[in-house]
Amino acid sequence: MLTDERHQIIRDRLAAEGRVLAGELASRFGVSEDTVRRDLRELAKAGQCRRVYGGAVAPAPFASAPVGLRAGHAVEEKTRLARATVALLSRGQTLFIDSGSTNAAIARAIPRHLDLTVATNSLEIATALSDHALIELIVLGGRFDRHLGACVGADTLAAVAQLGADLFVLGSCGLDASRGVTAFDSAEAEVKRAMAKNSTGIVIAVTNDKLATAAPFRVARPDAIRHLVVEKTAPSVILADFERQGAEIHFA
Amino acid sequence: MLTDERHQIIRDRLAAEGRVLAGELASRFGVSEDTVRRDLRELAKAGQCRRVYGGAVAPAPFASAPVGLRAGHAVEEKTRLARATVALLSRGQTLFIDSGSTNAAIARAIPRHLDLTVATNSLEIATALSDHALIELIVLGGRFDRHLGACVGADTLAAVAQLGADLFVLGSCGLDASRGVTAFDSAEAEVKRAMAKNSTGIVIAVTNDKLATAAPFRVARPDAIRHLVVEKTAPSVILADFERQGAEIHFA
DNA sequence: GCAAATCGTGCAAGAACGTGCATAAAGAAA
DNA sequence: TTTCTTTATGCACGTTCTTGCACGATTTGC
Repeated sequence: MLTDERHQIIRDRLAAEGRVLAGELASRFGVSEDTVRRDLRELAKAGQCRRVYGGAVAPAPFASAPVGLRAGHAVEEKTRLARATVALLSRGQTLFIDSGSTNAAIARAIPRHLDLTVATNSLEIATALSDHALIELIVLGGRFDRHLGACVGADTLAAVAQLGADLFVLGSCGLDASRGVTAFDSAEAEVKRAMAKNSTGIVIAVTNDKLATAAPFRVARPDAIRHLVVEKTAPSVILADFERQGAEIHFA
Repeated sequence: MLTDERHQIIRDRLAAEGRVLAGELASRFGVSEDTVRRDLRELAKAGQCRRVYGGAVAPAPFASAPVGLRAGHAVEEKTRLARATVALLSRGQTLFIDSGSTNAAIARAIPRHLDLTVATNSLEIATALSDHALIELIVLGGRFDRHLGACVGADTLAAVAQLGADLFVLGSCGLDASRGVTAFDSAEAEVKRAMAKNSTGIVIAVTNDKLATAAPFRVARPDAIRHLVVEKTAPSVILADFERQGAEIHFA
């Protein structure tokens, strides 16, 4: 096994699971733990992981400095949500992923070895997935909205209309058990509605501050949510409302 | 066994498996490991693989290194060409910009105070322009080709067909006074042709190594070029041919 | 505070590497 | 054809890189 292959596998596992164990990697690779430690040290030096006792964890926040607008906020929570969301995906699926910092974290958490078809209108997400050799990437073009960091408008809607997906990873602005999913921007909401319409299921990952809030523009009814990924600290009384309406709750 | 045959087989295996081992190739080809190492060194020099201890791996697509691989080549020249090209632009214009490292340099050279409408199928260029508040940015979506770092295919062609531009900043693979502009990839050439068709003028910026070379797929006739931006050291005999066919020559 | 696990460092063996040189084959020039 | 040049290849040599082991230091859990 080439040194480079080990590094690649370690990077993938870090992205997928957020942490690796030195001993586990050693037996998996069939090399001594010393060699694994050397690998981890090198990756850490390159900023691709953070060394901890017993193994390594994914680099603190995303040092690669993505574009993200609200990205600076609640980075760790979003990373946890992202990992839990990626665990819901299975190979061969087709996904819509729209814009938003939580969705960008999800895209970055998608491991390199997962083969998916992903259609997104977000530049940041498209760039994050552009080097995943197994992912068939569809860019949903149109007028670029620099506030959203994604494309919206008639051209984008037309592109969405031509596709169908198994899952729609919906970046939510507001989430309320009675009003459902809502967005702050009209054009943004249009695109989300189109994606929802052409998807079999909807998965939403939200931080606590989005729960039980609502924005002006309606995107989807609460009973359209199939998977809801939330923090462990999410108020169970709110979650119960969604569960009653058919959502499956997943804790990050 | 011919050297070229070995190179081809190595390329194929890199594409299929992502990596090759020097020893394995040596026994497979029935040559010494020295010869294989020489092969790998040559391929690495041509950017077709990355040399690692024990063998070689497929070249990193385009994201792991910040701004692409070919970008590393002739950076200063491309920056000079980019500045000279941007000087040809005027406010209010609508531009097509397709993919390529020279075009990426041009996009980065566009000043923040210039208000333009830009339509591009390149992720890198779209990202570079995403924070220019005065630029109306249109992303030309479709199937993402990670080799080009841009979208191609039917959806992209349809998006281009809906637009018209004053200028098309054409990223050229080969440029010859008799054969005109040519590209290495069929799908890439299709998109370029569509952009050329829907533009009033074409501007091309090329480094010297592209001059008087040709690739398989025809993109535009030589007399379709309105502005040709070249290095000061470009052979004047070649430039004269283009000038005769109506191109305006600009020196970077 | 103690024991066990984990860590970093130095070291040595072996593998892989690059370079220089000689040989052989292929092609160009005489 | 003959001779010269170019190119490809293999071998020898010294160098560099990787890896596993030994040893002492550090961290962790109890």
